Amino acid sequence: MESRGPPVLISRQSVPRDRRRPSSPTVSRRVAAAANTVLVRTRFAPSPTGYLHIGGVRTALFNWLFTRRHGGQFILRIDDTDQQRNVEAALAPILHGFRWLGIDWDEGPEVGGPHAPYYQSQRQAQYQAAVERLLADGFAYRDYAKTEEIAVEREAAEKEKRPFLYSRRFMATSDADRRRFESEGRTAVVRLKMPRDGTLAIDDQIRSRVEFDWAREQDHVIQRADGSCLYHLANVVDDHDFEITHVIRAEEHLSNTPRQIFILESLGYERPVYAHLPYVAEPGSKTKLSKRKLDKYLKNRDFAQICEHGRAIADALGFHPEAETFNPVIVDFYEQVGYLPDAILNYLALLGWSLDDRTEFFTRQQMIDSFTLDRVNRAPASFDPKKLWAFQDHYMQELPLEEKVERTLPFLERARVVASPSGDKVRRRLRQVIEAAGDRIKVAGDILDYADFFLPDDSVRYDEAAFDKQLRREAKATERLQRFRDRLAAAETFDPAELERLLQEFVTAEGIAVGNIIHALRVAVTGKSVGFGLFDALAILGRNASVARIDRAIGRR
RNA sequence: GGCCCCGUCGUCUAGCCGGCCUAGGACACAGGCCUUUCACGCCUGCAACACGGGUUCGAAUCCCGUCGGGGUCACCA
Repeated sequence: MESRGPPVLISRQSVPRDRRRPSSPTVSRRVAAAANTVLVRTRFAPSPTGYLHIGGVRTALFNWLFTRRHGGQFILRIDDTDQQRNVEAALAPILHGFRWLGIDWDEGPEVGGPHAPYYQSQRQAQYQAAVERLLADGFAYRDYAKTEEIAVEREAAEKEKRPFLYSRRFMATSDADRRRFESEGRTAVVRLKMPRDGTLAIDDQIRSRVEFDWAREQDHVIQRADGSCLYHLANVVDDHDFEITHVIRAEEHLSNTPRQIFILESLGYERPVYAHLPYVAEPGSKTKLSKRKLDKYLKNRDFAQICEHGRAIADALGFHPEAETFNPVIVDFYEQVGYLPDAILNYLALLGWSLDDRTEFFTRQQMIDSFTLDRVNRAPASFDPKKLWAFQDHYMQELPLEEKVERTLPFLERARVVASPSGDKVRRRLRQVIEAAGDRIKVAGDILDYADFFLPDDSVRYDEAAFDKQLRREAKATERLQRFRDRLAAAETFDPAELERLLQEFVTAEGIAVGNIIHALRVAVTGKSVGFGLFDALAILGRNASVARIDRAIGRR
């Protein structure tokens, strides 16, 4: 006898596709009925892998924005049915990443909640109960087939170019069957007894109506012979237990949805609202972004540039992270290098979503207030680290001076450029440097470009190419420097305006252009050929340091 | 291969229940201005409706087909 799902499973209704996707009747009814009660509950289910992937953050962010907009609850559930060892250690960086970004969760690890536990590994009893109900109600069966026997059937079907459907030859329908199979030394897994006719329609909030033929669905295994349960079963049971109302997840789960709906409706659960997000694609491509293909991304100029910039800061910090986990695909990269969470969130929100044709900057609250599922795009969006950088640039420029001080100081300390904890003197100088540097500091770690302002005069590190060009190859350069040095040493005051006046006076007297001395002077004092205003630099260093540095540069020639 | 999803500048996108689109914005890129270098800023430029058929006075927008890209088909999650 064919077992069929409950009648609600089957729908032949045809509804014209509507690109605007007004919210489905289900949703509006819930929202209306809810009025004051909380009716939106969403979840993100990270696997404890040891790092937070940028694509995962995007998915979590959309869940979070949607939930916050509706005053609901956002839940973190841990998908650890697979790996049992070191879950806590592998989870820590993920939770840390969310905290750093300011994506908070209402229930889940570390915060608990009324539906604990939030770890799938601790919920076997619930899954077991669900399996037993499915079995008792005829929506699942014990299957004694060996893996090879299934494979043979599948290959035969493929050879004949017909869709594969398991014959259910080893399905046990009675205790007698079980005894017989077991006497042959077979063990049983539990399979879903999927419908074999009719269609299933899913009204996805992003993709409108999507239909599937039940006959294409396999009798998926939901429980292994050893009693452990598989993901789809666990997922459905947990979503129900946690009272999840909206399942907002990546597109790759769309094809898995029919079996999940079969399970949940067989169990008598109400369907959540589904919204399948387009995935985040590789830079300049439409292929799904993956942490495993770093080599490939490094061939992308922009990606490589952002990566290299981050590595340089890591170097200056004195730590040498593994390429696998230190790159723009992993969130930790941004924290280590000194990006702003707001910039990342803003960039990510616009990756697959937009409010209109011009708004690009959103505060968190604005994002929450304006986020709707119907403005989520359907095509995959490729990850563009350069654009993320542009957002970072913008947010950094908006940051008040004192906050820049707070964010950059730890970098100087970690790089041991200044003592830790540092004193007021360091903070004062840091303030001066940041003001002078202005928007040249794109990420907090960029402060290390100005480390020489905090180091002793005799340890300035020179850009040798620049030193060569400005000081060694220009014969007259050092003589001029020497003469200007003497004027500096005798200067009355040492502020930028006065210094500039002094230099103007000097070049007039020498009969040269400003350009004929200023570059050499910059290299002598800062070690580099690039940087912020030279008069600011001299003023920050003060007379003694400036003179000492010029002397040293002349001397080492 | 079956099933499902998707297809507007290099990238993110607006527009998509037809005319306001000689397709708008942003990033990137190129050139210029500013300038002691770099960065910022400002100005200018480059650049797209995948293709082919329909329907229509009129299509990026509706219909059909083709092509292309992707996802998924596990006793992984």
